[in-house]
Amino acid sequence: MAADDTDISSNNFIRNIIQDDLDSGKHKAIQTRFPPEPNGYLHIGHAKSICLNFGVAEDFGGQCNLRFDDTNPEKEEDEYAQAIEEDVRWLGFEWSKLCYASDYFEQLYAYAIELINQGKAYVDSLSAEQIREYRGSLTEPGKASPDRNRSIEENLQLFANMRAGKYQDGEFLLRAKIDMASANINMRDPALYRIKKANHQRTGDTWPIYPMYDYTHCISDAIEGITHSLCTLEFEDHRPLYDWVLNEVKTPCHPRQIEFARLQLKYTITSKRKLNQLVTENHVDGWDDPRLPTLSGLRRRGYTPASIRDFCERIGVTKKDSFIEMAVLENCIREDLNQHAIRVMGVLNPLKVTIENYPEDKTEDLTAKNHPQNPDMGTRTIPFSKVIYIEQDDFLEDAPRKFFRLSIGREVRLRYAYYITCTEIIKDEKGKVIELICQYDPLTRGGSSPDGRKVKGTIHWVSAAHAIDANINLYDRLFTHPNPAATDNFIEYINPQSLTRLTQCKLEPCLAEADTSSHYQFERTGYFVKDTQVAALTFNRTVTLRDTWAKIDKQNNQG
RNA sequence: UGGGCCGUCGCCAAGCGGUAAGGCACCAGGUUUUGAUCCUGGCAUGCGCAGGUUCAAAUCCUGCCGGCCCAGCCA
Repeated sequence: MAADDTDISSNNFIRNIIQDDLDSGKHKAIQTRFPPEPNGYLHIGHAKSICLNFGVAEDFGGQCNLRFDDTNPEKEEDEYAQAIEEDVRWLGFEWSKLCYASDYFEQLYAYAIELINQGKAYVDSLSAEQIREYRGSLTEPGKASPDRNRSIEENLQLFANMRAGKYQDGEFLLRAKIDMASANINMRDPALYRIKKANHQRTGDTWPIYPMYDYTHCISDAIEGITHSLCTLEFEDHRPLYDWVLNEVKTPCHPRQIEFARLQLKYTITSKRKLNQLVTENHVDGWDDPRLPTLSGLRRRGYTPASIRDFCERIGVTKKDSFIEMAVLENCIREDLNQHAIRVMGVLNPLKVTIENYPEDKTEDLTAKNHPQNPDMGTRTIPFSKVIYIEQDDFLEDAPRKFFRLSIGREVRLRYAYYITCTEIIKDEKGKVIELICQYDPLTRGGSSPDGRKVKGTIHWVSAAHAIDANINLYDRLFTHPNPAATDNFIEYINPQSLTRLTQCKLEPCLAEADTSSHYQFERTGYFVKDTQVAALTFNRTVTLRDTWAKIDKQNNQG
């Protein structure tokens, strides 16, 4: 029964509109587009739009284009366009057509002449400041430019001269002639073309003038036969202009613009301008810094495409301004990784443990499961010997009753190995515990005892003689403020603890062969992925495991 | 205070006149060689507020209140 397969949770008002348009016969097939400006890297907010546009096309048997909105050469770069293509593909989508607004420059120019000929556009010689003054304010109407009633012939000539490069930047402007008294400021004779003698990434120096977004976007949509033009809320006020242009000019069709709320995530930033600032001022380590919500950063952090797609589905699509909690994103990646990540052992902060009664030169190969719930993932062997490392956090000299780990006189299970009991603590001159002396029970090999005695705690470990050293990066939220973008200076709220670099972490030997596409769960500590940028063996922590003990511990310390 | 949009649980979000889905978070149990996973149960007599229409309203009407966006030759 395929009819009932549609996941109700993924329905939203846009899908409802599209379904209605299909049912009513308004459209036979649907066509969408994802239209980034190549002026920065894609982030999690774009992922929402990508999943929406491509997802809708996919689910309704339509098509989705990737279109670069490249109408402002001063801000755009090919590097960004390349990265955008890579990120969209990585997320798991393939466009039916790769388009560029700049491919339509010639048509756009022709449509502009059409507008001039109809008396619907004019060339203005007012300066930028004057235009601002003439525009009026939110509460006062604007007033007409002296050039507003220039003759069609003169407008045509001036516009031709603009194109011919006869004027300097800012000298003239092509404006739509709409309504200077409109309550909607976007309708007060908006700019259509500005003179900008800049080299364009794709068209080079062929154009000294460039069309504005409002004019370009609607026509580009129409040229591509877009049925539903999905964009974010801030463009709601632009819709009358979108429709005005398409009504005044003879385009193949008239797409419907529908706005939805952009994604906002707590404790981070999703503004290309601000992300750019973090990168250029070196507050972070490039656009792919794992602390950033960029797709390249999330990728390097170890987020999977599937988890991001799942996230985008869970948050929904509405017109309500909202802030999503990080916990939702974290839940998505945990859910994916819990199912797919290989289990291994790695000690982040090593504490040496000598097992006094274990033979000096002996090494044993013990068997460990790669995934406790999925036998298909197989097993591996891990070496065990007299000296091992355990996690510093897994030992407490004065341990509370509920602390199920090592302490003097207490017994714990070494995962897949033996039960050990701590008998002696060795400290340095400052009183810091630097080594533990333990006794093991030879009858508990593999981790269970013939007498069936209960050992509540199980801790991870790594054989000192066999361990490999690695660097590990631990990440925390990038900002200490839930909405850094709303503060006076978001830079001040960068979390000084957002990155913790650990060195000389001890990992089980199999990790020497890790590749950057494998996700691992270091048992009891979190999910990790090998870093792609650093030469030395380095793992990035994607996300921690849920930690009930940390929660209890915190409550105890507070109460 | 011109125009546009939005207000359902701590955070998201279904609902489209017939008596409040779901997810995340949280809380309480159970299983467990990861204090992980998994499982079970709990979590809005209430839908920004106040009136009205109706046998019946989160859904319709009116009026308030609160929030977001717009005065780039950016997108």
